[in-house]
Amino acid sequence: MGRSPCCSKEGLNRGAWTSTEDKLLKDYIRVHGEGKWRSLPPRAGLKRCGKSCRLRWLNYLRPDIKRGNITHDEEELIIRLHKLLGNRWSLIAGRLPGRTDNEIKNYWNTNLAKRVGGQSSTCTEKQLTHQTKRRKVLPIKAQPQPIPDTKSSVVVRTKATKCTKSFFHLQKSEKDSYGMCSNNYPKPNPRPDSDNIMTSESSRTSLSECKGGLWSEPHGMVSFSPSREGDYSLDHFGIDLDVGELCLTEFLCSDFQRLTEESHKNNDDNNSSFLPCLVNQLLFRDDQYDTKWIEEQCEP
DNA sequence: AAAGCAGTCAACCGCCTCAAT
DNA sequence: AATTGAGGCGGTTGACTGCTT
Repeated sequence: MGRSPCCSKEGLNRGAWTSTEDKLLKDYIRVHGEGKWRSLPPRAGLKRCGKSCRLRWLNYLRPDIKRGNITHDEEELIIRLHKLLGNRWSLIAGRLPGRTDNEIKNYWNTNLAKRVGGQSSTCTEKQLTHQTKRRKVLPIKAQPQPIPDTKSSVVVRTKATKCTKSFFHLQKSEKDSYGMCSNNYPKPNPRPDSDNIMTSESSRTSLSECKGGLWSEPHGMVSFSPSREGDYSLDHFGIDLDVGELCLTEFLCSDFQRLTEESHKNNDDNNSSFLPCLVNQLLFRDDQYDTKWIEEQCEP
């Protein structure tokens, strides 16, 4: 049992769009704007399903669509974001201006999924068999780079409305870890012994002792502040994401550029934008921070 | 030259979410 | 609180193109 079709399919055109149809759609949206997709086709004189019109506009006709090959930088970003978000193509596309979710999804399935190997849940068994059979030398501009161990990475399902806690693992020295913080931060305390490494169940109880606070600031940013000196020296630390209305999706969709600038400006020991800086590093900078999402707790 | 294979990507399908009623 | 419908999303399909044999 599914929902009834969004519109009657009788008498509607299907398949590839013609230039005439494209023009009709563009002209209509230019005058009336986007939205009201279901009522758009008859108004625009199109014999198409409203959903089809929406898709055509979003994936092809929008003026801000970026054409051309995915660049190496974009590819790197897609890989990072996919590691973090999974098959949340629209979210990934949201971080790549001018690219559509459909385009990124296609690019992933035709290029990147092969390299990542079995990570993509998009591929069905049939598809994987198909792809394996059809595989030949990769037409990659740059040499395929080894993808970080993804089995140890847990995809963040941002669909969850309330993501309460996430655990990071920093494979960094104390010095480097300290370096990620605000310049004025005090030197971290000695690294705790391995018994303090927080993993799985036991870590939850110790969270409150070693984490700082994460909160949404008035300007919509998110900040992390250590609750005490030396917290950054932990190999693992947890971040409490249970911050009221704020959810991880909002955080990931926030303005990372601003966040980074803010964290650089901030010289206050008690109020560093540490977490945005960290996430920015994870998503946009380099590979030096090999971070795992060890665990997340999401309320259903 | 032609047939078959491999790869790409636009478009469709069906389910989900959420706001309006 | 329950229902409905529009919009949105991810998975999948199939037409098309280019390459290989």
